[in-house]
Amino acid sequence: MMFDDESPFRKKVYRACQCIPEGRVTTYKHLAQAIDCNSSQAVGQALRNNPYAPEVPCHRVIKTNRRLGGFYGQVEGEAVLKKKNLLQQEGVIFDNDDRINKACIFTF
DNA sequence: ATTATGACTTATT
DNA sequence: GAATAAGCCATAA
Repeated sequence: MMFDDESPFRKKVYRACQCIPEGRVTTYKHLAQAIDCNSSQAVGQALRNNPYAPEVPCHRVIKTNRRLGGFYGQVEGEAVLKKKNLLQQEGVIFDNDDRINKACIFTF
């Protein structure tokens, strides 16, 4: 995937995103740090309308508090359930408090 | 150039 | 725990 029409920032976000292995997740913050950006919010902004799903596995990016975060522009509802299902299919473990297990978190 | 808007995070109350 | 405010920074208008 070339991402040629995208801004340099978005290229970095998408490339970093593709480094997350199946069955693991990372956080908006870690991803931001990996691309030398100081705004996890800007990363969320770039993934908000990710044109390359699921080629770019943006469902593997979650919040720092180990909760899910958004999907397809939604912060709650069907889209978020789908995100959870995708992750569970890949083997990501959810704890009893509905947070993602620490062992599943991938760090760059 | 300026303003507004977030799939965020941290600190505070 | 919930709600608020402030900081962050790329985009779109």
